[in-house]
Amino acid sequence: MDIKTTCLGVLMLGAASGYEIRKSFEEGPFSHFAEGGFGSIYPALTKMTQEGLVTCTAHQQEKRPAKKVYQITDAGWTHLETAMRDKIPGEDKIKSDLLFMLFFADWQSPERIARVIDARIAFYQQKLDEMADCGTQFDTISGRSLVLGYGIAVFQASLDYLVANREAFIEVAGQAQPPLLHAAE
Amino acid sequence: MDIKTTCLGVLMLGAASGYEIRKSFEEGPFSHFAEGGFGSIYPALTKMTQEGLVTCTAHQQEKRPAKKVYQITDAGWTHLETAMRDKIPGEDKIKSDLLFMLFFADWQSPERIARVIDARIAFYQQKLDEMADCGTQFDTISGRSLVLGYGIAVFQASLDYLVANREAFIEVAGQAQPPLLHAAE
DNA sequence: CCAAGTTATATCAAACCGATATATTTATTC
DNA sequence: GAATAAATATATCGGTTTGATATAACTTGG
Repeated sequence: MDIKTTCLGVLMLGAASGYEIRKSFEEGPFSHFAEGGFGSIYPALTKMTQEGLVTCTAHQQEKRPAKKVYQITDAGWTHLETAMRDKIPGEDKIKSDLLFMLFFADWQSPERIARVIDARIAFYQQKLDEMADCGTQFDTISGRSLVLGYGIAVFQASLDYLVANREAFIEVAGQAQPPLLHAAE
Repeated sequence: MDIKTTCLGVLMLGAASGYEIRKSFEEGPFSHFAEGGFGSIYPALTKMTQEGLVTCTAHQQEKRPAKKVYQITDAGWTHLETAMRDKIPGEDKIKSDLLFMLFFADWQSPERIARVIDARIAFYQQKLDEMADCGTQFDTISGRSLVLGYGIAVFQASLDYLVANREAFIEVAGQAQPPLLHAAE
């Protein structure tokens, strides 16, 4: 799913500016399964306007730069529908600097391991609170509410694992010396 | 964590070829938290050889192209250590075409929803089997074994949620018509 | 004995990311 | 009440990454 299609998905919930689309990826209803920064969103919106997948209306504001509000068109909906149909979606793509770091916990200091785990525990607790709040707005079950539930389930599992294994991670930390590469081989 | 650093991490487990590094990302011990294709791995290895972060030994084979085996150097280890130290790691980056699609389940056919969910359930079951096997090789607890456990916990939560909500997803499917955009606004 | 899959490296255009620049309003702190 | 920080808002650009493609020989199963 490329950035264009992802933006169209956000616009299905209502007209929005580039800035608002970005927020959807960072803290909104798409935040636990989509990514995208300004550097990809703005060019995508410009190109889609040219292609007729969205329309752009400039809302003049007194002294701020004009807010450009984008709205999905019928052609945009067709594009979105085509992208979602037929093909079985591929594996989720996950990049985790935390897990990469914890993989090598043995070579790091217990203090550092404790710090990064505690930070992540706090993050998940806050995120889960926000998501629970967000869930109260649904009175009927929908794809949207079920996908939110999925995110909550996965984040909760991550949080639980970190809480349950915090001590174990700290215990393995510092147990290995920085490797003597030539000796090891 | 850029592709260079990620490759160095793989090489910490032992010397490997570009092809083997790729396999680590696709099915090996890094597969649930790292990504990278040939198009990024080969250039990264070439550049790191020039920079002295890895050494390259060509293992001549009779009629195949020479297998280039890369080994991390002391400078490489220093680079890896520096990248992992100090900074609190940022949020995990997750891109899920499945969740994007399920978000709009209401507009899709129940048959399609059933098909994609069943495919993902089968995928997680197989992956979890493999990971459980992989776990038996650890006789002591380490960063590596704990990170594997993390992956298992998260994948299990995903699987459980899909199994528990398969019927709910299918029920919401087809309940909405393709939106009449102009009428809606 | 043939098709399909695995091992193995390599390139390239297109897409994407992260950092940076700019400018005003709103909120918070001293 | 002034100063500082944070939020709103668009935009660009260099560097990195992705995904597709090419090549070639060996291995495995039917």
